[in-house]
Amino acid sequence: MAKEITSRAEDYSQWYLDIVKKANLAENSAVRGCMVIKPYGFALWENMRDQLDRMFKETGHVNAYFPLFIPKSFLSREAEHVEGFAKECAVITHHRLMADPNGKGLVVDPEAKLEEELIVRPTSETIIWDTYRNWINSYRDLPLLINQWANVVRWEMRTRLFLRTAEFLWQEGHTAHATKEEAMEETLRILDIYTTFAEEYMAMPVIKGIKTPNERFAGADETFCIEAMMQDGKALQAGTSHFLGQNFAKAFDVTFLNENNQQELVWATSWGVSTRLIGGLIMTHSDDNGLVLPPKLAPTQVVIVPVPKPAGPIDEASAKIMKALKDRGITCKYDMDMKNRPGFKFAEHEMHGIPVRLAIGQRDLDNNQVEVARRDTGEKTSVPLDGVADYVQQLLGDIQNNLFQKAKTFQEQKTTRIDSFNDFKDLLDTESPGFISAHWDGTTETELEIKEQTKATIRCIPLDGEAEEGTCILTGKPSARRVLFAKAY
RNA sequence: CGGGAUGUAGCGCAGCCCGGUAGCGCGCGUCGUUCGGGACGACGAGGCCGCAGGUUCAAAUCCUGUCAUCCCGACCA
Repeated sequence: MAKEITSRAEDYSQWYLDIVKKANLAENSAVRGCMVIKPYGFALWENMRDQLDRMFKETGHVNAYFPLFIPKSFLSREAEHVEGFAKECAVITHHRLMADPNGKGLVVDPEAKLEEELIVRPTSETIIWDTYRNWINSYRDLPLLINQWANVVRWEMRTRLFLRTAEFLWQEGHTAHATKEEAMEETLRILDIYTTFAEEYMAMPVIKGIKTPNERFAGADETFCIEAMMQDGKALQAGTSHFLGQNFAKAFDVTFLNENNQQELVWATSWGVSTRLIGGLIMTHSDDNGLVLPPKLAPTQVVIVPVPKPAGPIDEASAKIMKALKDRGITCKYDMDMKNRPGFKFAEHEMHGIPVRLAIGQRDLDNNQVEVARRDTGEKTSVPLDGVADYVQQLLGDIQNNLFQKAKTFQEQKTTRIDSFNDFKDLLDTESPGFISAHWDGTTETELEIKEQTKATIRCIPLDGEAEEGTCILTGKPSARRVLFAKAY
């Protein structure tokens, strides 16, 4: 068998790149740091997007669209925010090109310099809050619950397909509330939506937590996150939900008149998940044979491979199965390809992570059955033709659960409680350190010192962590609870 | 922005030292034999050798410049 994918043991990051490429998810483009999301990868993103979109709408949010370009001056309105993003902005300085007077090609027309430069949005808080000022007058205008699906640009130095690209797709929610309590509730409601989505759809277990001040979103009072553990023992921030306090309301002068006819500043949240989730999905479930997709998000849930190739009786039997599957809301593809042999197709569909494969040949027809193979475990069984749709429906559910359970067990195994800094360093020196649950004295100074020495960062202060007296792993100072450290993507 | 490397067919590479017909594997096309775990044979298509100068009768090959990409170090969902 031709090995087309580098094994994880051999080279994990090459394995990741092989999966992205061989599963037809995305490729690098002519533009440095920017990727082309291919139809199969985009179909996956669409499924993720549709589920999230539904969940946002069920909780009262509506979609809108704000401009790609943001006046440079907007960014500087909120002090923390500028500092966070200024270093990675694409800037538009001119609006016209002209023929190069010295030769061939085009040059920027120096006459066409913009009065005020525009930046390509790295996130949209500023333009949105500038707009909200006009939309919000009274407490009756609140809460304002808006989401947008958009692309954003952050000029990253080192990029990796899906995990970190200069341009990426995401959703960003921006809400305005009358009270601090409401805004905080919203922040946590969204964190729960993200958690539900990650665990029930992506089958990717996550830890809900609060970011330390050092890791907080630029401009937020508090950042909540979900953190996932990848197969190589590194953590991935999978989603963030920010309680913005009144910072943007102050910066953009967004006030409302309350029931007592008094002016008050609005309370805000913002939250987002991006195409980075696809990277997380890959690194949670996939194996050395290729992509593994959870049934709830797979663009194609079932593929039928005719053996040896499409032909009358096999086509007929397959058509019946497909009909029965479609009646149950299961997406199914019949492999009509005449060129490749069954063995090749098996490998190919495994590479693409299709959860269930059915194979039908004359041998099966003679026995009135069909071969069913599941992607997650590789197991194959023969099932009577009659009951195959019901069997597959149940199997898809089993696969979804199995993927989650397997990932959950892995995450638990990869979480270590540590109480001495030597053990801490030793574990971080290993190939696959995972999450380390340890005490921290709560200071940024200590956090940075630990990062300096070990490259590990505090991923979050887990929300469900119990209070526990202890002493800081580095300084020995008192600590009230454990936090999660890890090396991160 | 510092250090290292590479640009030759769609992809992966050889050829460069020692200048002289543009080569291999994969992929692609046609035909045939195959087909229950990545098939094989025959024939075929496909290249301003990154770009610009220079040396030479002659440059993928030598020299100069330039551009681009990749890898390693400081930021980040």
